Amino acid sequence: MYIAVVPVSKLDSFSIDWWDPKNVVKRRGYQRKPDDRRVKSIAKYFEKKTSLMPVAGLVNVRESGKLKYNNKKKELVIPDGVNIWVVDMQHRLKGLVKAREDGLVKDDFLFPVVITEGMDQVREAAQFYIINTKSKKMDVALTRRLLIENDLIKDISDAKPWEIEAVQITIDMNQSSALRENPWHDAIRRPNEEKRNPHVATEKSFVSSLRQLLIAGKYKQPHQVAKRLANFWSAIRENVPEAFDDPRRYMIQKTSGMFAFNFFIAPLFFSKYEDKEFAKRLAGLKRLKADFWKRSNKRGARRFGTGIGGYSNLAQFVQKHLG
DNA sequence: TCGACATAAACTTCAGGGTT
DNA sequence: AACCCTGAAGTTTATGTCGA
Repeated sequence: MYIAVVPVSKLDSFSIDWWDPKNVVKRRGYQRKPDDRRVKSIAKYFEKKTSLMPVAGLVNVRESGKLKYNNKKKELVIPDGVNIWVVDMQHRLKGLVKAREDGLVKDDFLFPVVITEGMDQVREAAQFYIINTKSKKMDVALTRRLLIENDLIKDISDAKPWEIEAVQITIDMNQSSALRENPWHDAIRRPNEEKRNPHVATEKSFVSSLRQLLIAGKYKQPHQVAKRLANFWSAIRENVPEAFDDPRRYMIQKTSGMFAFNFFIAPLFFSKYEDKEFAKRLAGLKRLKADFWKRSNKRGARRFGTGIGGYSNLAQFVQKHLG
């Protein structure tokens, strides 16, 4: 097994063992046809001059004994006519080749590869299978947060604009000393943070519960929104204080309540009412009583189930009671 | 192509029973 | 009683599907 860097200009000649459904007679490949959109987006990634592609691809030379290492030149020589099969990196490879065609990277741009020798097609396919089933998406919430805090968010290609604000609002709710009286203060577990007793929600879910509120792009100042949201939740607590005393036993600070209020009710309240009206407008919660929110009460908030549909129904039910 | 919703998978909490 | 184990039930997150 070798590890090497290959200049883009040489990548063209690598072979990919495609699956061709029309040609069942010929020996069948195991790779899907590349997804053009992915190829394009990888090529586009190189529009930024600082872009790197540091994760090695995997290729295999099926014949044994063809590879020669030239110690003097420090080069691995693969003779003409020997196929280099791409096992895992076809999209990155195609993307990089396209980037070169588009003039985004120079010919000597280096791409790291791991080269194995002597695996036959089936073992190669098995390797492909392992790579693509065993790997799991990692949770990148921590990284995202670090970048947002340092204003590097523009570097993240897939971050939605509202998420940036949502994270800032969540941080305020959780940590700002000015908002320390709101029910979520110190109750949100930050990414990678050790779980502590006061934690009743994660940053991840709190952030996504703010989507509806922020998606229209109406509210531009995260600190302002955080302040209103803190007032909103304090007003909720004024009306059903028991449900907040022991948050683990009630649904109001669990995903159900969090989504019902943040996702569905807050957007309405924010556009219709002033902060100081919140408590009055939420007075209907008194009628529902804390018991409605008890986890152990199957007839209460629980009956609406989970998932965004359930939370929506719960929110509608609550709103009816608000009158 | 996107959001809404459903479902699956992953993870957490709880309850009951046995053991020390 | 305190502890531990285990399976079940409940909660949250990830993924898939469908229709607008």
